Amino acid sequence: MADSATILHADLDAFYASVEQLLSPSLRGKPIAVGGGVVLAASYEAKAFGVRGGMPGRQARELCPQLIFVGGHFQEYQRLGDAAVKVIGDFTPLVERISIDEAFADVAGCTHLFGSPPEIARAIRQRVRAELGLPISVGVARTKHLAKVASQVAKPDGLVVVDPDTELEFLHHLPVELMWGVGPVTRARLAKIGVLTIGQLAKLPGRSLERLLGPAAGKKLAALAWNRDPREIRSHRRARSAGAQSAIGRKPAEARVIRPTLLHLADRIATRLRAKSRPGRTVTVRVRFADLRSVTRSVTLDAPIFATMILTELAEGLVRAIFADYPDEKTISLLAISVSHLEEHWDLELELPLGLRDEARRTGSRIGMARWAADRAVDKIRNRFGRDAIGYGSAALGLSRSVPDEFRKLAEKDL
DNA sequence: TCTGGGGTCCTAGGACCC
DNA sequence: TCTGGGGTCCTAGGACCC
Repeated sequence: MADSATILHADLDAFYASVEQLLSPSLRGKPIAVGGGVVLAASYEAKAFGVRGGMPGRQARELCPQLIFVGGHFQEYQRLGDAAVKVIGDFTPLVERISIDEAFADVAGCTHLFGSPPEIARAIRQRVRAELGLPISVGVARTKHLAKVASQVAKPDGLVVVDPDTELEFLHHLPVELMWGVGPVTRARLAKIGVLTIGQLAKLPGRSLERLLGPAAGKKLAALAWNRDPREIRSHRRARSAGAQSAIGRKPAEARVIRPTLLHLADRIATRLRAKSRPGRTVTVRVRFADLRSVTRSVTLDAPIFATMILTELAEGLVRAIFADYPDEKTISLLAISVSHLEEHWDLELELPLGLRDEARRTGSRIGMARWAADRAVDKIRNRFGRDAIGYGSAALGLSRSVPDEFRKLAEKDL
């Protein structure tokens, strides 16, 4: 085997719950859940009862009556997640962060300084434990996919090194759902034809796999099953879209509900887009009805936008289009907005976004300009005095939120 | 009182262009 | 028996990831 195993995948165990147990020693060893109405994260002790993230709080309590709910320390999550990734960064600059609690790294270029990849993995685990007090699992392998599978196998608080000579022996006896890209639907489709392990999937003829799952997914899974994974560590990936959504229980599909919610969502998104000078051309809205079916509508503009009111009005128009197509739907349970086709960068100081100029031309007024100026003023005040100092906060709009905005921020990708 | 929130990628059909 | 064909963009829906 020409290549050696130099890819690491590091994954903090039950991250939010572990942080809570770190901050409150009395919670250690106990089943806890971060959240309330909905479980945002569960400790291993709670997972043993079947408690999972995203689960309604009531259902979690039924599964585990002694479950302890704790409010989240969201700033601590951000700080400790950043600190753990920084520990990895002390070994190599080739780090690809996947989320707040998970990252890949390639240590091929730093073994002369810090030892073999398994030694580096042990050092990372030891430092995260000693300096931050958190358990972290690490997988070491020749490819990203295998390193990721290895870290899953290593959990909780473990290290698994996959020798390049025994890759397929390691991989092929594992269940298919450990593969990247196999979720509940694919797992069920494979189970229907008797495929339960990655080895069974690997031996399936490529054609039947593609017929079952589509050409792209079929080819991808076949390659992964033989550990032919070409993906490289990419330390700087730009976001391709930015969005926000809000589950609102069951509410009548009326303007008094829809408009303030869309305004709040548009404000959150547009503020982020302006902060990074990345206006976008495509606006998509999603409406979920009471029975959880959901519908999307989108529009692609000639020029990119990031003004809060323009985004709000486009979103309102798209929602109206949905209800024109579904006149019998009277109750909604979720509204979402997403902006994609983002510009790489728009230099605000040199050029106004075209959307504003077009808008000004189209309406024969300077309303676009005025809106942009208003947005910038609001952004500045918020930068100085905080987000709630001015504007269309959810509190000001009288919205009920199932999830705090601080928690939402943790999932936001850098634009 | 059934089901959070922020993302990525793929597919299929249609419009449009050359 | 019928049909040109390839490329690109847009839209709607869906699977999946953390």
